[in-house]
Amino acid sequence: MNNNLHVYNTLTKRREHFITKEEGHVRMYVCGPTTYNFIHLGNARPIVVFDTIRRYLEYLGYKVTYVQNFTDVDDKIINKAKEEEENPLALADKYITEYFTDADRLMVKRADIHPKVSEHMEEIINFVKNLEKKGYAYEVEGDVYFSVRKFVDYGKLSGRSIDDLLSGARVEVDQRKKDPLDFALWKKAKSGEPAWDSPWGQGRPGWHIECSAMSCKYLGEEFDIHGGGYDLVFPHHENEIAQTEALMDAPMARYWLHNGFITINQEKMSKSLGNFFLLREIMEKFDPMVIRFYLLATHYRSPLDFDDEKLRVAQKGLERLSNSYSQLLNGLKISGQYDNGKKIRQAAEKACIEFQGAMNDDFNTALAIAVLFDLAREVNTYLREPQLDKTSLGEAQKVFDDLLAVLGISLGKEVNGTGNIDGLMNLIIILRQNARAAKNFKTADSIRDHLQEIGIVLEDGTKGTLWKHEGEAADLLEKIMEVIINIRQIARKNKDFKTADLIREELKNVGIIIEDAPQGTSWK
RNA sequence: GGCGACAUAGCCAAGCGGUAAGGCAGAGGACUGCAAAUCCUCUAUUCCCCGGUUCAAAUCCGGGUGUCGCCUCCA
Repeated sequence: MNNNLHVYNTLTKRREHFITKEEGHVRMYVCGPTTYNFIHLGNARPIVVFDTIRRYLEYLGYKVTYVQNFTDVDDKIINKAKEEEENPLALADKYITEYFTDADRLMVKRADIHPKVSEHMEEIINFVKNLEKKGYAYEVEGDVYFSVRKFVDYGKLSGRSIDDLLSGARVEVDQRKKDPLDFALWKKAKSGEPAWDSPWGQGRPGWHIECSAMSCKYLGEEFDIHGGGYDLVFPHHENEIAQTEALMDAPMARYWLHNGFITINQEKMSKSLGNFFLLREIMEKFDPMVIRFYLLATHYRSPLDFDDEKLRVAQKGLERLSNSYSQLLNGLKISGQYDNGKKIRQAAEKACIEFQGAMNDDFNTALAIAVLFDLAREVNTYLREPQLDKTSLGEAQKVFDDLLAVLGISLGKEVNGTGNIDGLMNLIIILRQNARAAKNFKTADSIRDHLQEIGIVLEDGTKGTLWKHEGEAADLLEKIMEVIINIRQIARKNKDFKTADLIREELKNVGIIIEDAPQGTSWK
């Protein structure tokens, strides 16, 4: 495939031309979470980043095989399960479900395969067995270790030598190991812990082996992209490389991509520091799209500092795009055939080219978003024209849609259903009550008639006015809004600004903003 | 102690040898019954500091300073 994509490879510490092993097909593996809690914002970054990378590769026309694992057998899970007196695997499963709830809201596409450790014991055991057979692993009393010194390239990813690592060792060394840096491939079971049968007795896998075994199973040797957070470079990915390449005598992956950290006051957000924010806590205050936008507004390898203010800024930025887009859709409705659209068509084409240029440069989403802002300005400018060309505007919309889809950002109006409808109906009823009080029965009846047309029946009783709805509820909110805007239009025409402003104020209270423009009134 | 990354306007943030994107905030103007949205203009002679290479450096090299990360579980 002919592309101009360059990616930064942690392995070579350089930006390299991206060439897949197999023409037109990207095989990628991303380290997923250990599921013993809801995910936090730090977990969300790689999820969103690599989802975006995947989307861009697909946009370029690649077939992408995307594998993201779940670590569901692990010390932390076992401990948490003990605390909560639950079965460890059930607990892990529960948080896998919760993971999808969060990831879905962030518009993260499902991986093609989401392998779990617990379902790949056979592969893992075979992997370890073969390493043992090749002399890279040894057993000590039911534990199996990888012999680091046997793998000559050890340290090539994290850029350090075994001796560097030894001098910096901060952990107590298990004396049974041949070398302090040797790491566990298989751990002997302690009583009460989940365990599986193996040639070395009851036990469970070490941390790193799962990714080697599962990536090997689903992607084979030398797959194209291996991704994860920067903190996985050492020891996790270093050890994966050692295990995999020792066994296969082939490179594990061609490109190693690592995202930078989320920080709080410039300090890494992490579970061990306790300064983390659960994604769903943040989603209570901010729309998931705002969070995604915020995550993508900085290049993925840079650190990203988090606080509410930064999300508010992201929200403002996203609103700018959102305003532009919904006004584009409005403009499309009243557009026709005119020949004044050249400039907007050029802008759309330029945006497309520049967007690709940005993404081709190691997935520079920050720049790509700037391109979107430029397009939005061009669109906004064009929208002020008295006549709008449907074809040109349509092209702009297509570009908007395509590029936003790559970033995984949706700008659709979010409708909350019944809550809003109740509020709106209350408003209409008050307005109508006012009209009736002023003996303006013509207006009052007109409101009732209009509501009748959309299937809403008003009943005036001694305790006030009740309403009920019959028939199709699909576009109810839109239809009600039409009626309200209509009422307000009439009020404005009659210079009854008090009523018009009251309507605007009340709508604001239920979260709807009215905008008067020369081409008519719109809402969001 | 070992290894590594980063330092750009009030804030966030692109930039990868050719003369400082974009967003937010702010100022002024246009539009408007008001408001919002939108449009136009302005806001870094300069990119932490000091040297060097080059016709040309925010970008490359050397030395400082500061911040952060990894070396233990972590995305």
